Amino acid sequence: MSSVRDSFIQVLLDVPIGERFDYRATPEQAADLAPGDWVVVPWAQTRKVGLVVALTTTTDLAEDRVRGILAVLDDAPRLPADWFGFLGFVASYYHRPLGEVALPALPKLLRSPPGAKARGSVFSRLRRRVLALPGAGDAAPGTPGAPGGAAREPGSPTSAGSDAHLPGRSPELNAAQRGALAQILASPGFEVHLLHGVTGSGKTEVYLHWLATVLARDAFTQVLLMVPEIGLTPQLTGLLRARFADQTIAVLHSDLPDAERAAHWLAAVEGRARLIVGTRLAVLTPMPALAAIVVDEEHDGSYKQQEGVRYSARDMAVALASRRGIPVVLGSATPSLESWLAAQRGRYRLAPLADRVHAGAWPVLRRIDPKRKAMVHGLAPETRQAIELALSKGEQALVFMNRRGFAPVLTCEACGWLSACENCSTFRVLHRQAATGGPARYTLLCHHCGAQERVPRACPTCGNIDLTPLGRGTQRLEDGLRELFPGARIARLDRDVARHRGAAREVIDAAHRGEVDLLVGTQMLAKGHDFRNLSCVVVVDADSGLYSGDFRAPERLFAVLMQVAGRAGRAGAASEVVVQTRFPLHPLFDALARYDFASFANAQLAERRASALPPFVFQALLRVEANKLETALDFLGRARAAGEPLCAVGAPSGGGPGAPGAPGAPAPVTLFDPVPMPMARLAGKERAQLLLESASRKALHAFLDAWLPRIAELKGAVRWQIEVDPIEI
DNA sequence: AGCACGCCGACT
DNA sequence: GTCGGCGTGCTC
Repeated sequence: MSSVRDSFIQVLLDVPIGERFDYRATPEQAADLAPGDWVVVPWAQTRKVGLVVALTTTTDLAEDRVRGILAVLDDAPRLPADWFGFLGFVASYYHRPLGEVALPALPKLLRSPPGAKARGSVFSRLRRRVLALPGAGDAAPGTPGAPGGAAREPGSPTSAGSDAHLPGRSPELNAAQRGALAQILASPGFEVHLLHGVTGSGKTEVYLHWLATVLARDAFTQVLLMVPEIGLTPQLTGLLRARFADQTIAVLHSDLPDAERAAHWLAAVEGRARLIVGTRLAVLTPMPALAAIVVDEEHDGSYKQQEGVRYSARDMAVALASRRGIPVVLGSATPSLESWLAAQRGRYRLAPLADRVHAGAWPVLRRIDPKRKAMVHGLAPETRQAIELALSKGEQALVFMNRRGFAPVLTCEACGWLSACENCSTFRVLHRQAATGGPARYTLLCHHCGAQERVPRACPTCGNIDLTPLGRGTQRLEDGLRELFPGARIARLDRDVARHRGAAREVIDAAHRGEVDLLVGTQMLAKGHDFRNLSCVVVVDADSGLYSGDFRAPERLFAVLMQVAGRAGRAGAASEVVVQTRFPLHPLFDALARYDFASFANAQLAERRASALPPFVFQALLRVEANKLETALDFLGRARAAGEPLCAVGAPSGGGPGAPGAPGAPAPVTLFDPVPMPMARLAGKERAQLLLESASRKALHAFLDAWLPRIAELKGAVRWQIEVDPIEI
């Protein structure tokens, strides 16, 4: 095909087609190039940054279709072969082209082709940057950041936001913590430790001691600390800054300004940063001297990427540790059932931390079955009394509701009109705009596609002027609380509040200073803040997690209830958690009342096993998006037909979840019927999906390997993608 | 995924 | 008579 003297390079690009793309290199270019180098290449009408994975002297392409590279980014770090090895695993596990995994793992700033003026100097400028750590005193989460130059010396002493544990030298460990640490330190190589301990049991201390020990071994070793979100836990960065004052710390998360993120990333890649702390994307960063990984709150849903390559950063952290032959610690008060089962089977090692270190007893759990007519503003009489009691003692209360906005839907009682979203199969939520001065303004907002409209003056179908908000969100709840407790200082925290820069921190800090009596809000309030004077936590509506169509809903409910309960009683005084539920006898609450995760988890696992659900089976989802639902379903139908002959031993596809494979057949794969997605219409597109299942992970992946190329051959005006290990179905 | 090319409705 | 809708096809 080509003569011997030609030089070609194989390049990874961020495109959803093909694996590698061949380009021509001049002999001079080729002499200096090696796998791991960065190049700029022409792509159709445009230019892209690509990564070199191989140099060859031949190409399968017709010579006249091979184009030359435009530039070599010779100042860029040459990415190591074992990083490509790991990303190759990620790509094959999620059945995506390597380039589609590798390029999004680079910071955006470095992924876009450099303009003519900036050529070559980008990397050296980034290398000179001082790495700033977000933390107490800095701008709020999501803020485009302190001005680039105002970087703070790593390790400079600044007071952390919370006074709960003053950063500084490490406190002594108790017996349980020492036992856990000893277990982790005894790992000679790869091993997964599941550090199970309730809020306040001192997991963080175990992590920090371990990471400090590993870092002390030599001057090169790197360690990775993964957290669900950095924005809301400035205490953590403050603590790290104080504890690892003599180490360079890289912080990696998507809210950082582009240049800052690139500078931190580069420090991690080049080994200058020893401690890397980051969100899920950190696991895809090349870290040449990595020796230890911690995944904090390993059950947290934000470790799952929900667009592009839908990877689980927790699972990939385990895979990375395995490839590197290093230990990994997964920590949680409420581990995922996947991890819990692995620990029970001995694949992971459990390291239990039994007691709360700082605080006294757990809050007492009360279950209130709300009788409709006694409810005022969504609160039962007992609930109102509980709040009143806390306030009268000068203590704080927290009211938790998982629905933001004023009311979930607006309706016309005359004709039954509902505020449906025109792009999505859902309702637009009535929101009150933050009133600055004038009268409150209301809008209808779709929580799925973001579309927003003014509230119609009259019903669009019948002209009735009287439109009624139906149900209750945090804004309306806040109104109700102000009416019920006129003397209390009330603050709300949810995504709408947090959107304004600094606002979330302000609420949290005010609560810490004791300037708030009553906090209202969503999940956001559950994460990591210790309010020392908090003695009453109210969960307004727990029922959506009990009997939802999603088999993982109880698992999530238990985790969030455990977490909110952990907010109360940390000062050691008597406290209570009030849960309003129409199912007070549900066994989930029995386990919760004892704060007994193990018995909850074991009961859940028994149910999952009985109904053949994960983690006892492995799943994948084929998702299709089209302009018409019919088109999407038709495509799935043809995909399924193409897959049926590939299933092991004529496993009868279709049927319900119980549909068994042929008896004795080796690990068949079951293909279910194509169905519209729960949110069938989203942002103007119709979506449908097809579930695949197998008791064998290996069989599932082998099937996908054979099946996906056939799907690619199918015609149809659709967009499709496969998702491995989906968490929402 | 972008992005261009290519045939059919409502506007200056 | 044009602007522009998105179906279809291509990118080393």
